[in-house]
This record gives sequence, structure tokens and C-alpha cells, in this order.
Amino acid sequence: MNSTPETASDLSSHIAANIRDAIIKGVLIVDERLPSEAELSAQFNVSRATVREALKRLAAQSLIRTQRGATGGAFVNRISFEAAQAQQITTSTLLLSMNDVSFETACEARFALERACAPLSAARRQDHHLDAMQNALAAQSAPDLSDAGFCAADVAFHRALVDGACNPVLSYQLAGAVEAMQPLMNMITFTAWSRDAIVARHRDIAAAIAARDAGAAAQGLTLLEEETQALARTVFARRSKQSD
Amino acid sequence: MNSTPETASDLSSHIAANIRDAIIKGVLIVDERLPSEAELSAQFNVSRATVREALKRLAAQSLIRTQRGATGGAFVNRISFEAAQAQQITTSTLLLSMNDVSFETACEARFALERACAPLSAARRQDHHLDAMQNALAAQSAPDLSDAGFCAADVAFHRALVDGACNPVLSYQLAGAVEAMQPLMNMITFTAWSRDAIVARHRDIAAAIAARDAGAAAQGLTLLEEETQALARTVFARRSKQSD
DNA sequence: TGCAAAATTAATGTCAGACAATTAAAGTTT
DNA sequence: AAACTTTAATTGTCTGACATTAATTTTGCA
Repeated sequence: MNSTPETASDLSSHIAANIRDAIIKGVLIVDERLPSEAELSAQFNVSRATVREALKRLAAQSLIRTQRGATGGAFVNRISFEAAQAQQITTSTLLLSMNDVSFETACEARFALERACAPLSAARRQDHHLDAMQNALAAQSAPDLSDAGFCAADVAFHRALVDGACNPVLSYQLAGAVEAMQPLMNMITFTAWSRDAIVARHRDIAAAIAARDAGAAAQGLTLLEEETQALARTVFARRSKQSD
Repeated sequence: MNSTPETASDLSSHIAANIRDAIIKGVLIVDERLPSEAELSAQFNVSRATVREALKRLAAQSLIRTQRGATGGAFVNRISFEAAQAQQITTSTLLLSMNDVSFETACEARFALERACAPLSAARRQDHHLDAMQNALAAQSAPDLSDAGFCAADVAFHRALVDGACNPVLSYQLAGAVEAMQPLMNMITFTAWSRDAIVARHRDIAAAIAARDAGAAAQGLTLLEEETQALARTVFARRSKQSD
């Protein structure tokens, strides 16, 4: 039942877990003010410093916010999709870089998830989603764009595609996968030729979404995945050859 | 470039952001020991209490772990898929409950993502994945099972399906979506009839995965989604009628 | 009276110094 | 050589103080 099986023996972990559970179970509701640090230290029978460490833990998870002044205190935070997304991206990025996740695995996951959005996006996309895709395409076609810039525009394109599904839960989940891939994507240097190929795929996908053709969009994503994987294999092979 | 645009003016946020960036950028590598609290307080020219608050923030995000004793200290943590998953589930659950995400939206997202796994799972599932699905099926068929128990077995079934794709990144991403749905699913009371319908779909899906038939698995998931959505509409309609 | 300035108050943010608890390593004894 | 003891380094906790912030109340003056 515990959200985080915090078996740690230190008091601040324990107190943080206690308050966290109260928030999760709805005992403390959004925007409700927690007791002051002094009151909490009396309730839990610990010093104010210990209470503060517990509160900082909760603040790091965006579960509470604090305000100074006479009517200040710690308040239960309404977690926004934006804040949750930012956290998830940090975590996902580190997860990939620290656990030696292969490009292949991450890429596969990303495109599998993105294909899941294609039918919904084809059905529901608004004009501004199409515009965002076109803008990203234009950016990617710029002749003297850096690799990092190319990747950033790539992310923007796929974000627009995902947002087209008009499902905030889906957008939130996908953001982690797409953004976390970026450091891995940045490892790839794009030749002019490979850029053209990617942009061509993007054009197909954008056209399919505009035409509300779910099948074509999914197929475009599959082709894009295959080309991306092939490109990565080429780059990594050349690199390992050089190091010999 | 900042992972968390921590513009907060308090010192402990600032110090935490500083160390976090060092970890993300690879200046501090996994299992490396941070300077002791005393050294950090000297470096940043703040008190030890402030340093500790910063470290607790990082610990809450599983970025570091601390150890007491002579050779103790704070160490950069290798984030495990398990720990990241636990965090994501907490965040996702709160996100859904605090932002009044409709059952429909969450359900749609969940099944869309799950369908993304179906082809991979059909291709790669091992025997133990099939066993896990069968166990979950058996549990769900028990006659005197509580609604909560039914939901728990449901989660187990879908977890096995997702894990069958043998892609840890995919499993990690999906866990959040599936687990976060549980509180919403628990709002639904299952009649004996609706349980039978769900179990029947599950049987179809399990059979399709066992037969490595991606199309049938995806279709089974689509049918299951439709039935789940219909069931939810019925339950919510009856409930709002009663409250009149 | 009305309003602006000043004092009050309650809260978080920070600091300094102390002691407790834990743990590895060094030293000592048998 | 093995078992025990001491030591040192580090985190965990406590206490009490002061700084900073911001809402509220009081005061002073026109």
C-alpha cells in the first residue's frame, strides 16, 4: 500500500512518509495548510530541524510548497502536468544514462509508444498541432543547423504529434520517453543525407495526420524507426571501428 | 537546459539544483562520494543545516543515498528502474486524483499505451510471462474475490503483458499508466456478469499472446477497452441517478 | 473620519554549536 | 593470528538564537 517503501530508519524519512501518505489518502487535501513547523515538531516529538528535512523531501517531489510570512506555512500542492512532466524527464534521462540502456531499446520503446498516439492524433488533431509540426519541419530543413538544433526540432515535431491526441495523460507519459531520448539522439551525428531522409519521413507523417489517415501515420512512424535504428547502427559501427 | 527550473530563492534549493546538475551532466558519476556535509557547507559558505536540507531534497528524488560512519557520506545513486517506477506511480496517481482526470481519458491513455506493447509482447514473450497471465486469470476467476482483489489481479495481468515485450523502458513507462489507473478502477463495482466479460477478454488476449498473434492481441485490448468504458459509463450513470 | 506609516506578530529561512549513533579502521591484548 | 578495544570520521538529531518575509494591527496625522 505504501507509495515509497521508506523503511529507512531516520526520523525525517519517517515523518515525510507519514505526511506523504496523508496527502495520497486524501486526509490532507489540495491547498490545505499543514501545521507549522513548530507544531509538527511538537506532534512528532522531534526538533524543528528534523521536521524541516522532512518537508524539504516533500517539496522536492512537488507535494508541498512553502510560503514565508505571518499567514505562511506549508501547503499541499496541486501537482500540475507540467511539474510532473519535468520531474519525469529528469528521472527518465538519468535512468537511461545510468543503466546503459541501449539506443536500440530506448528507440524501440519511444516509437512503440508514439505509434499508440497516431490513431488518436489523426482523429483529433487541431490546426495548431499541424502548424507546430510544420514549424518543426521548417526548422529541421534549415541548411546550417547544428545537430543539437536538429534534435530539438525533432522533439518539437514529435511533441506536437503526441499532443494532437488531445489526451493530457498520454502527453504526460510520452514526454518522458521522447525527451529522455534526446541525450541518446545527440550522440548521433546527422549527415545531410540522413537529415533529408528523416525530414522526408516527417513530411509523410505530418501529411497523414493532416489527412486523418491513422494507418499511414503509423506506417510512417515505423519507417522512421527503422531508418533511425539503421542510422544509429551505422554511426556506432563507424565509431567502434575508429577506436580500433 | 535546466532539469528543474529551480528559481526559488532559498539557499537549499539552489545548492540542491547545483549538485543535481553536476549529476545530470556527469560531473559526479554513479557511486562517487560527495564531499562531506562539513566540506559542502564550507564550499557553499552556508551552514550544515542548509546543506542537509539540500541533500534531503536529492535523496527524495533517489539521486543520492547516505551512509553513516567513518567511511560514510552521500553517494550518487544509480537510479534503478524499480525506484524510478515507484516514484512515477506516486506522481501519476496524485496527478490523476488532483486534476480531475476523467476515467475516460485515463482509460484511453492506458489502453493506447498497452496496445503499443502488444506486437512486441507477442513476438518476445517467454513462458513465465504466459504463466503470470494465467495466474492472474485464475485469481480473477475466484468466486468470492473483492473488487480490490479483482483490480489487483487485473494489474498483474497487464503487467505481465507489458513485461512480455522484454523492453525495460517500455515496462517502466507503462507501469505508471497502469498502476495510476488503479484508484480510478477501484471506483467501479464489478458485477458477476461484468467480471465474466473481462475475464473472457483476458483469456482471448492471453491466447493471442501465446499464439504470437499481434493483431488478435491488439483487437482483444480494443474490445476490452470498449467494454471497460461502457461499464464505467453504466456505473457512473447509475451513481449520479441515485444521488438525485 | 480616513488613510498612510509604523509596530506587531507569526511564520519560514539560516546559523552556530553541541551531542548521539554508527561504522570502518587502527591499535592492543591474549 | 584472532579477538577485543580504541579512535576517528561522518551522518543524525537537538537546542536556541537571529534574519527575513508578509499579513495584520495599531498609531499618528491630516
